[in-house]
Amino acid sequence: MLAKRLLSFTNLGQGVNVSAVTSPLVWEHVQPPAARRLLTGAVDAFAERGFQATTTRDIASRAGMSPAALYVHYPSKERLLFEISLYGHQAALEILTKAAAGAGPADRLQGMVSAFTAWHAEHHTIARVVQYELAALSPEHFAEVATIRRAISALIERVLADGVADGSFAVDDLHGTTLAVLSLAIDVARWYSPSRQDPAELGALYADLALRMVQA
Amino acid sequence: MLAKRLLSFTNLGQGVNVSAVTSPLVWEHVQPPAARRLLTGAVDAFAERGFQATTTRDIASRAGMSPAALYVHYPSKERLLFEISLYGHQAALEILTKAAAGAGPADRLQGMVSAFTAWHAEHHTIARVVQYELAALSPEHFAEVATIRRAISALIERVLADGVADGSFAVDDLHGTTLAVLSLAIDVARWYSPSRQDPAELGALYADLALRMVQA
DNA sequence: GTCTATATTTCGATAGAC
DNA sequence: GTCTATCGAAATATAGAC
Repeated sequence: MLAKRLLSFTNLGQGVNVSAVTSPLVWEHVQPPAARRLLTGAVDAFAERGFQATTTRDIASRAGMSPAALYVHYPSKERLLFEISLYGHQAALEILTKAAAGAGPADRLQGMVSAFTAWHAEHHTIARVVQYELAALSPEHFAEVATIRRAISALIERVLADGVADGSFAVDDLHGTTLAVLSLAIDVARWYSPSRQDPAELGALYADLALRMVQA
Repeated sequence: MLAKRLLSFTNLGQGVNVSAVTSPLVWEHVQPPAARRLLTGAVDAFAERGFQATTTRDIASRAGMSPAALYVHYPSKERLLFEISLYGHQAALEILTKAAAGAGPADRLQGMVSAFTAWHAEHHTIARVVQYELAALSPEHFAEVATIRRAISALIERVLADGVADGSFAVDDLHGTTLAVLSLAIDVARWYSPSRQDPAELGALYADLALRMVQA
């Protein structure tokens, strides 16, 4: 009954686990190793089944530990979610900020959408937790990641506004178009599976589509 | 801890309930009224908290009944989800099929994207269950809705292919662009709140964006 | 820091009266 | 067809030994 999450719109298999095990390299800053194993196990479990359907026993088991050992490193299941969500949001913002440093609005938008999209594909397990488990955060923890979300949204809206100002973009509804560009990249976390497409290729496709959406 | 679901990318309030109570008119075919009250209660609960976080007590309470009364009308919580998911998929396919009967590819795509997007906004509670609770279905029930999902995907891919064939569209990656157009509309279910935008206006905006994405 | 064992709560689903 | 009462399972988290 606890089937795995959907992998594509038409779905390529409810029972197929295409979620690669989260690379430990991404979480090198988490110490000690036992805490890191729990965290990467939680990422995989949350991405596969969702936060509510994931048990602490499942997370501990993926880390090769007993259920009780989890509480030595994290005070609760929600705290584990928060650590993942916070780091994921910070990483996504950092990727986008770096890509925002381009020449003209078109170049910047191209770089931002391709990087943001590729991140959602490359780190689709983290991205799923980031984008779809916000409601499971405590109000205080949610408020913290919401700040980062506003910064991400503002970066996209800024480049579109700049493009309109210098005449390279033609956008009627600035806020609506910003949301649409974000949507396109975010929804990748819902359907992406590593076997389908290379993250960089997908990023290039989506950057092209975003440019078409806004270009004069 | 059981906070409500995200409403927009930057989120306008984890604790704010913008989910309008599901209109009973949509479920007129469900009889008797007690079964319908349970079903609409389940739609609202699943959309707000997700399937796993929703208790049968919550659903029964929304229908003004005791927990046990639910099982007179539905054999399990999963069956309730399946009824919602099946009807929602059928309704979305029907909307899209009607809109697919246009003149040229451009007109057809415009009509399909605006209708499909507006449906996801207008019925965003049902759409959330349809798009984000697939993994909670039994394998048999999932297979049934997956058939409908493939039909929906095929309708979009068809109009894009027709547009490429007659020269009105310029699309490099047919499958990838189909997925992107679907993504745009589906992600509406994640962030939409009735106070933000009129469904018809949003549909018009997204139809314009989709046309820009594919036009020669 | 990890284990076994368990306290405590809550859930999906059922029994049986009316 | 709805109720009260409850069963049995499973969950989060804790206690205490090592």
